[in-house]
Amino acid sequence: MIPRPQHNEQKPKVSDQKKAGYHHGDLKEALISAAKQLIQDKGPEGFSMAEACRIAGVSPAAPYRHFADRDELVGAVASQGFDSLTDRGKEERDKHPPGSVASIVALGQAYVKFAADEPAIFRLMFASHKGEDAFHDSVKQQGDRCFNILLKAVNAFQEAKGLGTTKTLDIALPLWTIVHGTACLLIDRDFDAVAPGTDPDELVRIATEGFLAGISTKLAKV
Amino acid sequence: MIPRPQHNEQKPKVSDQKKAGYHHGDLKEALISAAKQLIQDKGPEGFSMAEACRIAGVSPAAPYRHFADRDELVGAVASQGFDSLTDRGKEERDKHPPGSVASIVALGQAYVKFAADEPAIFRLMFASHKGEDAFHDSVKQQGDRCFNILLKAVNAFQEAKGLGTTKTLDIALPLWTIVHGTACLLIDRDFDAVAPGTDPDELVRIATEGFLAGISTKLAKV
DNA sequence: TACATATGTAAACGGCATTAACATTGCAAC
DNA sequence: GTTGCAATGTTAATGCCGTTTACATATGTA
Repeated sequence: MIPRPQHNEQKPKVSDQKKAGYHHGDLKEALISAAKQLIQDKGPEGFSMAEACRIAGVSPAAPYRHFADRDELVGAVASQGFDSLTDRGKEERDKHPPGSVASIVALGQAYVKFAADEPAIFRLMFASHKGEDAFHDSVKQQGDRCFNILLKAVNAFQEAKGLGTTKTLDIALPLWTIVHGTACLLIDRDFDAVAPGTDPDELVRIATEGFLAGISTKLAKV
Repeated sequence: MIPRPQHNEQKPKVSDQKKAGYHHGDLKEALISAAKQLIQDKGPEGFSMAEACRIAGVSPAAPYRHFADRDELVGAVASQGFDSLTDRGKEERDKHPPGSVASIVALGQAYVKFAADEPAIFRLMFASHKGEDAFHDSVKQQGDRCFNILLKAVNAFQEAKGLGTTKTLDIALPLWTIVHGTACLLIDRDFDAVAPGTDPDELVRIATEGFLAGISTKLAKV
């Protein structure tokens, strides 16, 4: 009935992990792409399976050949989000010397900038509180791997400053809360309402440098 | 305990939830109460208008005499949440001398504890990104008023330590990001996965004291 | 060619938010 | 008290949604 928009004919992109599809071309990726766009436009709640199907030019039952349910499709978008966040973080970090405060600040700023650029995707990535679902666990693990980047940076910082490396978590965890809190407040509340003209990058820098200075003093004393 | 007394002036004294006739005694409060319970049990998304009606013993169309739509009912729950958060913060703050670091730490710990106790409600309070809706704006204003408590505490701290009061926001905002980030990570991620045995109170204390120490040093130098 | 499998469709189910038309109640003016 | 109106409920309907079941078709391979 509905003529299918076959972008099957031209496939300039390299297929990711799966070989090309049978009927549609690559419905799985098409659905993820549609879902991503919808979520970006209308928020995680505004997205609907049915609308993604319409965009992909496919019947409402088709997605269930590729995803168990709505959550799994949304999870796939979240997963790609973590990939993107990880890449961005590494890229910014590498612009500064290892072990430097600047590299840690850059990591945090990249984190916050990602949230500002893709607020809906960012919300998604941290909105998986289902727990029992295996897929969500895999997304969470991705998040944990992301945190490891910060852990390593902090470790390098401690070695560079001669602060020892036993309490790395006591430094990294507060730093994570700082940038995560900044990111969340930036997209959920409006900083301008309470602090007009706040620059998120500056906020991250002040908070990060402030905390690292405090910790360094304390560790050096003992 | 019960906010928004605006429309309640000429109500008969119906303290109990009674549904003894065609007209429900206080359906508005009953619906808010049902919504709150459902949200606490099943999360903000698990809540449905229809189920709240079932609990209140009322037809699915009844809520629309009291709320414009689902969002407005959910907003009422969020509003009560901010009242509760504000109360908790003041209560903990007052256990410590004004201007002390301990009072600021206590404020943050109350914030995080509220999130841990009522994760679904807390998510709700910071999930209103609709913007154009007037009701959500009122909820946001409540949040801003909540922030003022922290502002005052920081101001007192600055005066007590002789740090001047011009850059209060530069201190209060990072502190907010610390506790908000801690709260969000605590309920959305699992700290144990990345840092087993983390005590949220300790995390808040370390981060807050660390940051305040760093800022104090910096401000004292200049 | 024939078949198993992967992938798609159509139709149906129940649930949801919301609205429109109608019913009942309570209050206030007469 | 009676009457009328506003507030507050109900029933029924609309149109979405997610998901499942049964069926249809394309594809790679034997």
